[in-house]
Amino acid sequence: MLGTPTRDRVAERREATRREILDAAWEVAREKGIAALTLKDVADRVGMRPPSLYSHFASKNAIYDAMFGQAWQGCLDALQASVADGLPEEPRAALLAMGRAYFEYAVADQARNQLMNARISADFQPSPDAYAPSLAVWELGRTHFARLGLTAEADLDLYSAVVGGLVDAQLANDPGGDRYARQLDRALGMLADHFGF
Amino acid sequence: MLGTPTRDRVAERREATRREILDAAWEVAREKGIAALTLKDVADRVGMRPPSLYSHFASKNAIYDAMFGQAWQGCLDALQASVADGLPEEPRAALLAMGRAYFEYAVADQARNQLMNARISADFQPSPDAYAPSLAVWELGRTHFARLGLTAEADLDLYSAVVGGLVDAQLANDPGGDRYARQLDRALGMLADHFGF
DNA sequence: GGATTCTCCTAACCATGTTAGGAACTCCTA
DNA sequence: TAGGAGTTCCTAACATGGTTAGGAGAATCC
Repeated sequence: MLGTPTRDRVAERREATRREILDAAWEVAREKGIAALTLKDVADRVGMRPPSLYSHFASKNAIYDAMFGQAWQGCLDALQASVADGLPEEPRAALLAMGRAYFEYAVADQARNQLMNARISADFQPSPDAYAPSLAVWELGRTHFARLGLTAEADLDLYSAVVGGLVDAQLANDPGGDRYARQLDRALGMLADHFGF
Repeated sequence: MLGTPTRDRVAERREATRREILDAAWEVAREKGIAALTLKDVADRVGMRPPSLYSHFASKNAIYDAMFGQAWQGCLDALQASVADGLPEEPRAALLAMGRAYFEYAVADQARNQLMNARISADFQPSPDAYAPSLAVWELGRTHFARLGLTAEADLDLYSAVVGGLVDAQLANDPGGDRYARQLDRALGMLADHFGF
């Protein structure tokens, strides 16, 4: 009558612990910088000893990997939300909206952006799984560009490099400020002009 | 009759050894990445044991610091050379020349660029001495912009962020290739248009 | 020639990522 | 409900890498 249980308690607990570890890792990363993240700090925060983390992640890089995936998934979600919100019909406004959405997400969390875009350590390479949402973000950009009539890869390359440059400059030279954020609309307008919008 | 010696052999030897260590450090950095640089690798290359390096540098970060200074000094030299070469009278050409000179220098050596622009490790902060040539590069840019009639800080901010963005994109996504280098002239032209040249 | 300084060495320490092996707990099943 | 399998945590230990302590030998100077 009762049949097989519908819940897998072990898997649920395992998943919850994984999430707890990742949350702790994000906290540490935000406090001390992504590169200064240490297994001891993470373990302390979840009430474990460092080796115990290995029951849940194969290595420190596996933690980075999961964080990398979360970061880009969050970016994808943010961009899709801003698109769903109501993407402007006008090409120029659409270009501005896309750029602003990415910039805001990227600038909101320095540790996250470093993980997403900088090479944290020589030996960390994101896995295909973790890399997938990053590719999806690129695809989203490509799709939107195509909708604006921009089909050359070069156009998206230029656009992404400009926006990325402003993000990096903002985080590196004026974290928490708006020195480069103030140039964002100008840069996007410049690009829109250049694309003929 | 002979008077005091005109050479300080100790200082000369010391200086030569310092240079030897830095050269070795650059080799290692280029081979394994700046972040993977290890005192053992450097020591091996100069025929020493790691602790002996401490007779010449106060710490690993002091080595990074000296390298940081060299990298920016080299950049300053490269830019000044390209200026001395013959800076175009025409504003548009001048803007292009500056951007190209910086881009070329930055893209030529990934390890060097990471050291110059990325935060290598949480605890490394360049000393004022090592930072000086970096400021000088910025000053050079400011001077040239002023000569073109661009006196607002915002203009240089925008320009540097765009060029820096292309450098980072090139090194991160297509090292050794020219995918983003191909967008450089376009970006610079766009900026020139925007500035009204 | 002897005192001083410089340059390198070995030994050791500490932090951090990681592995080995085992104890305790959870959960399933006979 | 007792046993057994799997899970999750622990302690101990190891390797690597930056760093410090202390000393030996060579270079230099008086």
